[in-house]
Amino acid sequence: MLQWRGVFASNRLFCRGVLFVNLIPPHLATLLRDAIQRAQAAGDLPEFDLPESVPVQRSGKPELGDFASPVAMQLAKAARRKPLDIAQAIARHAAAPDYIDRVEAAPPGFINIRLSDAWVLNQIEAIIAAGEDVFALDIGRGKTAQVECVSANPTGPLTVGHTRNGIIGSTMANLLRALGYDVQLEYYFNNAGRQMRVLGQSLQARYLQALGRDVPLPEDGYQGEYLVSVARQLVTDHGDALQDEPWERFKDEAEKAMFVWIERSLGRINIRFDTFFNENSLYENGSVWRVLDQLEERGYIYRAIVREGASEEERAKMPPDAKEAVWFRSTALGDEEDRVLVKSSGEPTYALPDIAYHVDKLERGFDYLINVLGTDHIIEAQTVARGLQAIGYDPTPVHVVLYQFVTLVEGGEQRKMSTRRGEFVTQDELVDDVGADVVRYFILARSPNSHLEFDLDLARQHANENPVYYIQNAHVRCAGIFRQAAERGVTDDGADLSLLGERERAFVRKMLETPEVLLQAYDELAPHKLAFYALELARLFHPMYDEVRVMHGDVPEDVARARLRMYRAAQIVFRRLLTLMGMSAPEVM
RNA sequence: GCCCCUGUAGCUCAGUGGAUAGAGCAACCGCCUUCUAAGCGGCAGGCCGAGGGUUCGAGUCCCCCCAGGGGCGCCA
Repeated sequence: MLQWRGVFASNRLFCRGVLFVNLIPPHLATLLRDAIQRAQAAGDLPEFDLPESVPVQRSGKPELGDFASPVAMQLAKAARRKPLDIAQAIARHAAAPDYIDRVEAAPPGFINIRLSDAWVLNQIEAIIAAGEDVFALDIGRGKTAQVECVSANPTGPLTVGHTRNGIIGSTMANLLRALGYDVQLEYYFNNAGRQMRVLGQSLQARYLQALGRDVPLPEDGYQGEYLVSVARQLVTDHGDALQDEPWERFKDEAEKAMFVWIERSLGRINIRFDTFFNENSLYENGSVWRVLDQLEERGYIYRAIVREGASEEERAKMPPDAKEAVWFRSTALGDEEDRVLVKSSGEPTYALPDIAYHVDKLERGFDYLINVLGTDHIIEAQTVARGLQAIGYDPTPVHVVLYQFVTLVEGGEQRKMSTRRGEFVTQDELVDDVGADVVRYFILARSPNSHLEFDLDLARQHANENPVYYIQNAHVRCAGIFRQAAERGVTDDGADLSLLGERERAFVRKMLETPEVLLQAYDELAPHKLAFYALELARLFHPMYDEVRVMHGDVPEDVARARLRMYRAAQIVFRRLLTLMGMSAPEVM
């Protein structure tokens, strides 16, 4: 369970007498803790050590209360009393601030807490007052965070695998901003390796082909059509002037073209990067070699043909003329085997610049770092963490979100993807097919841990029967009400919120869960919680909309005013959630 | 062989060790003189992969099987 204690001292429920929307559970945890102490002081509970933190959760039975705590059941052993008795003692001694209606015990030992109706209704005003930043928390105030994601090398168009990466990363970035962090979204890339050389040579071949020359693609070249179109553009722009240029020139052109594509594709699904970080800069400023030196000074480096402790079998596999590689003694930090940092060719593996890159991130002073990686990079992530540790950096600010692979299914068959062979489903195709919002929601609404099977046929077919529209329609319907209201001159000025009924109250209570959802999504690196919560909220909205009309013959004017006020808050919250998810909040559909 | 992830409604998936396991889609029965029906109401649908254990309490934690995906490079 999420630990509420102590973390949110600065989050307030009241501010200058005005009610304030914020995280409620930490306040309740404190309240119950105080109640336990008071009960002990009064002799209603025996002496025992107070629990580290008092658990408070949303109630599984809303009719019994908004929140519940199972703390009494956990204390039963230490207190040597029946859970229900303990719960009753705690409830009896609980303070009753005015945002709480009642605290009561229920079998088998729950303590149920119900928020006061008046306070809940007043949150409507607080939401409206907060506006588009509603439910912003201050956990990250004054702190900086960085999210690194996508980080695909510019060798081809983005595929749906990259899309999942970007959606997870950008949503986490949005979340961090809502929590008060100053956030930077960064894209890390490599434009120097073998891949890029092959890319340059492939484009060169395509260019010469476009000039009518019979030139083959290089061995292992990039076969995708996309380079043909880049080549065509080069002919349009430069004619045959580039025919004697070296492949490096073509590499530059290819890279430029790929980044234009990549940025445009990402922009279509609302991902905009603040910074692009070139791996090569880590070589240019020497930091790669500095990391190696530091590791060596601390005794984490050795040079050998095979790793220490290698079996005879592994030794035998090495060719007789094999040269030494540089090894990172990561086993000293719990790894299963040592890792190569510099190949026998003298070229570093990816691990080394990756460590240097993370050193750079930490040196830039970020308080909180997120790195979004496919699960195939798990070893890499661990090696980086151990590398940082080895040279004296604390890796705890670095958080890695590992997501399982995306497989695409079309016509009942899996489509295997390869950038090299030019076989892939690009993000653009997907967005063309089903739209940016559907892509974002469909991918976001899955735990990163779940293997994502994207059935293209299903996505196309059900493009209209989608939770996306259900959620967006809630916003649209609010907008519609206000269009009508403006026409008829109905306003929500001076609304008396106490005129709102049970449905509306239940809906407002649900809206007030938002800060908890944001915090949980952040704490667990689980952006999909946002997607599910938005759907839950919409599930409450639509039935209400159906029943709770604003402008209808038999609705008294003062009731209409109150309802309108509530819908104003609802619209703000739906817009907030959609924006956090990187989706649009349309006025009409 | 070793490691990681997954297994929950017909399908796609949620589910903080807490109360009677939930959504969407699909299916079935109804509802448009209404702030747009991309909606609402109703009806179904489950040995939470199997088995053991820990616990006052297990879909959730542990062990062991079974099935699917991924990883175990001097690839990136």
